[in-house]
Amino acid sequence: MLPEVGFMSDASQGLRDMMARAAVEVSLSDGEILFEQGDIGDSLYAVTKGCIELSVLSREGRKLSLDVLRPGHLFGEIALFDPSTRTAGAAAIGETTLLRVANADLQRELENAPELAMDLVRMAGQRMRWMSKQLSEQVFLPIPSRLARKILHLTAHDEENDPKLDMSQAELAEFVGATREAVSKTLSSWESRGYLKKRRGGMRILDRTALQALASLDEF
Amino acid sequence: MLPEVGFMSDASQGLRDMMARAAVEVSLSDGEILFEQGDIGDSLYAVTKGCIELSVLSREGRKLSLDVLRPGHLFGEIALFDPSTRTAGAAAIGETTLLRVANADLQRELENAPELAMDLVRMAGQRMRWMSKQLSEQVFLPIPSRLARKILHLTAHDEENDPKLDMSQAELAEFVGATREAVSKTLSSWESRGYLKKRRGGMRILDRTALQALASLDEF
DNA sequence: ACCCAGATGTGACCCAGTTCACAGATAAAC
DNA sequence: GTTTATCTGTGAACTGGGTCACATCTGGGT
Repeated sequence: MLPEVGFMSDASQGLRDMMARAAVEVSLSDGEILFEQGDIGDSLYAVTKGCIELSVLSREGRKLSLDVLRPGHLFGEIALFDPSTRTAGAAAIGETTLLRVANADLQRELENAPELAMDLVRMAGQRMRWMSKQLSEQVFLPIPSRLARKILHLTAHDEENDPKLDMSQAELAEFVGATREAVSKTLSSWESRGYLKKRRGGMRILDRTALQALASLDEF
Repeated sequence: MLPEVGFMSDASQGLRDMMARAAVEVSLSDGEILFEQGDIGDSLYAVTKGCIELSVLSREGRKLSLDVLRPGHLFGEIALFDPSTRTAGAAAIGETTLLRVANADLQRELENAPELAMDLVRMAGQRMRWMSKQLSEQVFLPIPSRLARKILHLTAHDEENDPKLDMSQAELAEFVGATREAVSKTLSSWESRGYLKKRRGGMRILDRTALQALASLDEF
């Protein structure tokens, strides 16, 4: 329940304080589902420990993972102002804890500090930009580029020393909207070119620059 | 500059009043570009006459049209709070006029009526939901379903009497993210089944129900 | 050690959709 | 009426990626 998690640039000090005051802590164990796509939602969350995976899915059960949120990230801003069905599902990866602020509580806070609304909208705007980028990538880029981008994105947090990604090829496939087989074949070809080293359940990135080149084959 | 355009459910009375007060009128001729993807934007717009087409495009020039906005629709809400590069381009279809409110002016209005921020965020939320729906449709649905959906969406405004769509197959293709040829072939097959009647530069919808069935072949 | 489940590698085959290449059709312009 | 530009129709060839069907590998349990 400590406010001193390193909230990223997407939250102002005021917002941080507010969270510290109004939030309730929630704990999830690995794989536990926080909410599903289509649920009615009215709360804002912040990750304090562990990871949250956001994903959308089709009726047939096919899943497209959108992002993995790490400590410091906020999510669910939209539903706060416009409580309605959630556009994505959220599930924990590993033991994770969250801060949660319900709509009603936030409304109260906002009466004292209306400028916080601006912060929230700015964040919503960023999320929106990000979402529309996902859309055009999905439409315009071929699988190898999408894969390279996702790998870079998912390893962006420990860019420097010996970056690695711990995620099975099957999971990775859900992120790029492809099959496990396609991912496997692509990774193999990259490994043979020395861009990365595969491992069971993950990989080590050896040549970030090469991946960046692949990612922007069509710098969309 | 009249406020009495039938703003849709996405704008409250207060918001409407504000627009009437703070907005400036803008006129565009057919095909004129209001802004392009990547421009820095800081204004909110409302369509009062004509149509605005929103689209994103890839470096290679491929275009994906997102929506056509008619009188009463608002757009550009995001950039208002978070002035930054626009995520889509906007161009006029036919002679069109808009109301425009710049960031700075809106900020001033909001100081007097902070509850308007809520309205704007709610609208941003709706746009966000819509966007994420587009994303999953693009990913999960095959071309025929996407095409049926777009046709229904684009003709939703005059649903009742003799619905028709005036748009070349090439344009339509940009909406569904497919080639002109694919659209042509699909439409031909539908015409032979009596769902619609093609014309140069458009079509008449004969059997909306049949299209609805096709649209939800995978009720995503 | 042994077994089993989940993670991977790889090939054969298939198919929706694209690309390419023309052949009408219409409409507006001269 | 002719011309010219823009739509439209349609087939043939190609292809990225999906589907299927296995063969391996690896790491835990017991």
